[in-house]
Amino acid sequence: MLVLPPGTRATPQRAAVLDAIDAEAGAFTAVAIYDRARKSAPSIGLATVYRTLELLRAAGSVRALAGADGSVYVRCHPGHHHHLVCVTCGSVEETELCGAPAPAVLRRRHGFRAQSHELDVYGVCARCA
Amino acid sequence: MLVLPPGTRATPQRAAVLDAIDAEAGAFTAVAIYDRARKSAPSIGLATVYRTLELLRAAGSVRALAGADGSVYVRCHPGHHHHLVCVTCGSVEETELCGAPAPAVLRRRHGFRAQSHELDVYGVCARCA
DNA sequence: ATAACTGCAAACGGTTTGCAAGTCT
DNA sequence: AGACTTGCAAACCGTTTGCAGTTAT
Repeated sequence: MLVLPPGTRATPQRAAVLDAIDAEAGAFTAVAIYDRARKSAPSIGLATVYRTLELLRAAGSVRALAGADGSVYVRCHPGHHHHLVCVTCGSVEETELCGAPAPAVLRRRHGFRAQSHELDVYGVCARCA
Repeated sequence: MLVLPPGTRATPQRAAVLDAIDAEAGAFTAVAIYDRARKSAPSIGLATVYRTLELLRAAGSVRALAGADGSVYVRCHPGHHHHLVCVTCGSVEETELCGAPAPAVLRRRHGFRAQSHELDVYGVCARCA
């Protein structure tokens, strides 16, 4: 169950967006959320969907999928994780598996002070295989 | 030195784009290449820059940076590697270090058949630190 | 000769913004 | 009451495309 960040107001439109995201299986687009949210909030505008997505993104509940053209979003559960993107059905799974280069190694080898990283794996999910 | 993929024609405009990319330190935008290329090919159009970038991208010589909004490109040298993106100066370094989850583990743990992955590390480069 | 390539300008898709009206607290 | 939120429409930005003319091979 997705919730709004603290300090923001509860409105029917935002509730509709949260419900729509909850109803999505894996990756989704802003327009898909818009279409779904319109069923419970018929007058909602696309701009409100984007504004709510930005709210959730800032709170870490949602992320724009790296590698895509920026138009695909995924729900993010708390904690460090990466995404397994199915190239067949488009579903997205989270995995806690992560083997990104250790900061210490990057530091020694490249003098680079790592702060964060993004990792997405593309392949075929269990259901599609 | 960047080269055109085989089967494509050599034109002054494309040469200008290749030179412009060679002259870039790290990450760059299409417009940055456009501006630089115009010095040697003043009549070049932005569309030609995009068409040449697409040519190079298909050949694996260039990649759109994951995580960015799709408007930032980096040169890619052959072979498997990832990018170290400096959040201070925007420079991009390649590293052969890679610890993405092993396909066998993903298969066992998630039933997911991994094909490829993208990994970008964000932090502060040696020069900026 | 002819297929590939170019510049231009218009179209595109996703996203953001200004604003006046409406609504949560 | 007052700040926050909304819908609308227009603006925006990076990118792509159709087309008529040009050029590399």
